[in-house]
Amino acid sequence: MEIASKYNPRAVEEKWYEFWLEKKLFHSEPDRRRPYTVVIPPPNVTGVLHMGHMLNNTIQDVLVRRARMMGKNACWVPGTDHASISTEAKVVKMLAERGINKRDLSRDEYMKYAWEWKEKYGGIILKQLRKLGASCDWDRTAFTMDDIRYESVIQVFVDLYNKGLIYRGARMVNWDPQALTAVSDEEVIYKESHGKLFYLRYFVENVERRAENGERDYIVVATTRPETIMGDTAVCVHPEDERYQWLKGKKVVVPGVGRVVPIIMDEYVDREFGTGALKITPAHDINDYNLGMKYNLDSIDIFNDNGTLNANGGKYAGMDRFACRKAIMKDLEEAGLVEKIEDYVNKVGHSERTDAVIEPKLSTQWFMKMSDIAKKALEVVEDGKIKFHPDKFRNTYRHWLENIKDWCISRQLWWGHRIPAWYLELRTESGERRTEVVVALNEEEARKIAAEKYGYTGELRQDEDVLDTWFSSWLWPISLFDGIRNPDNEEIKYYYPTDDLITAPDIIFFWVARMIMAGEEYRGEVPFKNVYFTGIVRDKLGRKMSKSLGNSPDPIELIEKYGADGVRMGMLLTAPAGNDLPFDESICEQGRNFANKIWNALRLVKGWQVETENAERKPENEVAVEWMEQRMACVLEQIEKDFDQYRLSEALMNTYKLMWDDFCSWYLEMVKPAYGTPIDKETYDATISIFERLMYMLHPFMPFVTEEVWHLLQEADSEAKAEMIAQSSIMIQHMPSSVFYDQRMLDDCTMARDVIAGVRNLRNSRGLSPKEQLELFVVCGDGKRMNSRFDSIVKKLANVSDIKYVDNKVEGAVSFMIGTTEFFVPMSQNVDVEAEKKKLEEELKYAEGFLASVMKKLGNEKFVNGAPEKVVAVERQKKADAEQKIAALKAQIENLKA
RNA sequence: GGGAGUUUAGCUCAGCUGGUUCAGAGCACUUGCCUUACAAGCAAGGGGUCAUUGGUUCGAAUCCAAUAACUCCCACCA
Repeated sequence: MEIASKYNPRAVEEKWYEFWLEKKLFHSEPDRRRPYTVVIPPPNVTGVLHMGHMLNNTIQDVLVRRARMMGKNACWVPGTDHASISTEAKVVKMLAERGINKRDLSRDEYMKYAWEWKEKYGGIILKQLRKLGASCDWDRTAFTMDDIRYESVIQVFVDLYNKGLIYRGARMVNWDPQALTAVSDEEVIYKESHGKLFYLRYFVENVERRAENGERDYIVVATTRPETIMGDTAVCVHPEDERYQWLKGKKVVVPGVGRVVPIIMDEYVDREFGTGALKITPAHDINDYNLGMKYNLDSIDIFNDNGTLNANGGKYAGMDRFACRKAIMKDLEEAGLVEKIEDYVNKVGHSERTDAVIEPKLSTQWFMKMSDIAKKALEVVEDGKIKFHPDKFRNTYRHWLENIKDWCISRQLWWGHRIPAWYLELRTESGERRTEVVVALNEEEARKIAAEKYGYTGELRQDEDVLDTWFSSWLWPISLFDGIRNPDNEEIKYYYPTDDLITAPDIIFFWVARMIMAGEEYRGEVPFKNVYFTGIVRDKLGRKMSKSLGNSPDPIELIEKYGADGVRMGMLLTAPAGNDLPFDESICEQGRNFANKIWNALRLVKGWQVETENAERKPENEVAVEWMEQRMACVLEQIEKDFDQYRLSEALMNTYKLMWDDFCSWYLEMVKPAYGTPIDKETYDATISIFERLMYMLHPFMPFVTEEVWHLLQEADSEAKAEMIAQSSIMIQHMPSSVFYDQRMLDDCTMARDVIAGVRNLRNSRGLSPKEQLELFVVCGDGKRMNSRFDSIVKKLANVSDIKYVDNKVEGAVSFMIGTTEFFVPMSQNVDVEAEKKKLEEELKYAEGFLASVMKKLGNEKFVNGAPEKVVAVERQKKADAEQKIAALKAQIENLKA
C-alpha cells in the first residue's frame, strides 16, 4: 500500500465530518442507555469563532465523544444566543450603512431587518464549530428566540410575576447611553481611568453676612463630575466634622448654577476623602440617590437618555456630558469658583457590551427578587450536588449569592423577548387617571384579566421593552428539551439534569448561578452535576486576546495550518481546568507532529509482510506484546482517574506518552522485523489490536486522524467485510477500560529499558556506532537483577550479540550500574582509562554522599524509634544498596589502576 | 476596602492524606545521527536552595505563621 509520508489533515477532516453527519452519528434519541447530556454555552449570534470558543468546545467534544464510546447515549445540544444588546448594535449599524435610521422604523419593520440579519450571519459560528470536529446533535440546534424558547421565556415571566417574584419599580439603574438601555449590575465593568478631581467653591447663601464676620464664607467640595452640579440638591458633611460645624443649618449656593441647597449632615461621608464635603446629586449617583431618599431631597435629572444635557442643564442643554464637563469648568474657573484641580485615578463603570461610560439613572424597570431563590442555589453547590472544577470557584459563587441584589431584567431594546405586560389607563371616581398593568401570556389573556380585575375593556398598550438576554439563557438546559412548556415530556425526563457544563468563569454569575436557580425553580433539581471552568485564553505575553490588540489568531486559519486535531491537542495540552492558558501557536505544532507520528506508525505497520504459514514466533515478540498490554492497562487506569477529576490535559498527556514513547519508541522497535523479513501473524494481529485500542483512547482528543487510521488498520478479506468497515466508524467502538496488570512485569521492563539506555549511552559517549555489535556482561548481585525474559529485547534494541550472566567483574571493559547491578561491555578499542576513572569517581562521590545522608537518618534514635517500621526498613535497604554500590565502584576503580 | 488564588527547570504545568533515589512531565535546549515508518524524526544528555523567613516534626516542595511578588473576583469614597 502506498501511503504518503506526511499526514495531510485537510482532505481527511472534511471527509470524515461529512461521513459522521451522513451516518447521523451525533444524533441522540432517548433510549434505554444511560444519557450523557451537555448543553453548549450558546455563542452570540453576532459572534465569530475565537480561541475561547475553540477551547471550550474542544473540551466539550472530548467529554461527549468519550461518553459516547463508553456506551452512554451522548447528546450535545448546540444553539445560539440572540444577545440583545450586541445584536441590536450590529443591526443598527447595518441599517445605518443602508442609510436607514432605526428611529424611522416601526417595531415590526425593525424586527424584520433584525431577523434578516440573524438568518444571514447568525449561523456562522456553528458552521465553524464543525471544522473543529464538534459532535453536536445538529438536528437539535436551538436559538434563544425560536418558538419554543420564546414561549418558555414568556411563560416563566408570567409565572414569576404571579408568584410575586417579578415587580416593576423606579430604581437607580445602570444606564448605557449608547445602547439607550438599562443594564444589570453584572454588565458594568469598572475600569481604572485617569481623571481629575475638581475642588469647587460653594458659597454660603447670605452674601452680606460673610463679609461682615470675616468668616470663611464658602465650603470646598471635591468632585470628579462637575457637569452634574446642575443636579445638585444638597451638600453633605460628616456630623462630627469640626471643620464644618459652623455650616450647620445653613444653605449654600451651587456654583455657576445659583441654586440654593441645604447643608446636610450624614455619617456616610468619609472625612478623610477630598475636603470631607460631598455634593449630592440624587438623580445621578446611587449613593446620592440613597441620601436623597433619606433626607427627602429633590432629584433633578439633567441628562437625556443619550448622555447629553436636557433642559435642566440650562445653557449647557444639548451638550454631551463630557463636553459639558470641560465647558462648565472653564466657566467656573473664570468665575473664580474653582479652588484647585488634582489628577485623580478612579474607577469608572463601562458597559460590557458597548463600552460606553455608564450613567446611573433613575428609571422605571422590571426587577426580579433574588434573595429566596439564591438561597436554594447556594445550597446545592455547598452540599456538593453540583461540583465545580476547580473547586475554588465555589468561594466566588458563595460570595455573590450571599450578597445578591435584585436583578434588573428589562432592557430598552426591540431585539429580544418582549415583556408580556400590558398597561391600561383607568379613571378613578374622583376623575384621576391611574395606570395599571396586567401580565399575561398574550394580549388575549391580558384582555381577559383586565376585564375581570378592573372591568376594563379599552385599549391595551404592551410594554415596549424586552428582557435581559440572560433571562432566556438561564432556562437553556430546560428549554432546550421543552421542559418549561411541557414539563413532563419524555425528553426532559430523559436528558435532564444534564451532566457537565463547560464554561468560562467570567459568566459564573450571569449564567451558571442563574441556571442553577432556574433549575431549582422549574425542575426542583440541579441543571447539571459538574461545572468545568475553563481558563481564559491569553497571548504568550499574558494579555487577554482582543480584537483591538490584534493578538488573537484566527482559529480557522490555525485549523487549516495544523489540522483540527493539531489545534485541539495544542489547546488541551496547556489548559488544566481553571488555569489561564498563554496560547502560542507553536503548541499546535506539537499536535500536528503527533498526528504525523501516528500516521507514520500506521505506515510502518501496514508495510509489514505477514507470515501466515509455519510462523515461528520470536521470543521478544511474545514478551513485547505481553508488556505492551500490561502497560496499556496501567496507563488506562491513570487516564480514568484523570477523567474522573476532569484533568483533561493530564489524560491527554498520558495518552500521548503511551502512544509515542511506549508504543512507537519501545513496542514497535521491539517487534519490528528486520528489513525484508516478515512478521509472524500472531504478533501482527496483536499489534493491530493494540494500535486500534490506542486509537480509541485518542479519538476523543483527535477525532479525525484516529478515524482515518482506524479505517486503514482494518483488514478486509472479502468485499462484504470491506463494505462493512467502510460503513462503520471509530466513534461507535468501545473505549477500553483498565484491567488488572502485573506491576512486576512493568518493573522488569523498566529495568530492561534502563539497560538498553545504558548501552546506548555508552556508545554515544564513546563515539561508537550503533551498528557495531557489543557483548554485555551482567554481574548478578544478590538483590535486584535483570529478568532474563527481556534478554532478547535487550539484544535487539541495544544491538548486543550476547548477554552473559557472570559472577565477577570483567577485565578490559567499560561498565555502568543500574541500581546495584553492574554491567560490563568489553571494548574492541582502547579504553580511555582516565576518563573512565573520572566518571567512576564522580559516581562514587555521589553514592558516598547519599550513604552519609542515609546513615545520619539511621543514626538518629528518634527516627528509628519514631518513624513507621516500613520507612525505617526502606532506609536500611537504601543503606545496604549504597554500600554495595560503593564497594562495586571502588573495585572498578582499582581495576582500572591495575 | 473585602475575599480567593498562585509562586517548583528557560516556558507551561504535575507533585493526593508529610516518608520508596522525590525533586517530575511536555516543550525548549545541548551532542551525535538524513539507521528503508516518521528530520513534523531517532538516540543520548544537561538543567531547579521547590518565592523568602521562621515554626511544627525523627523527617517539609508537601502542614502552620509572617513577608514579598503576581493574578482574579467582589465592593465603588465624591
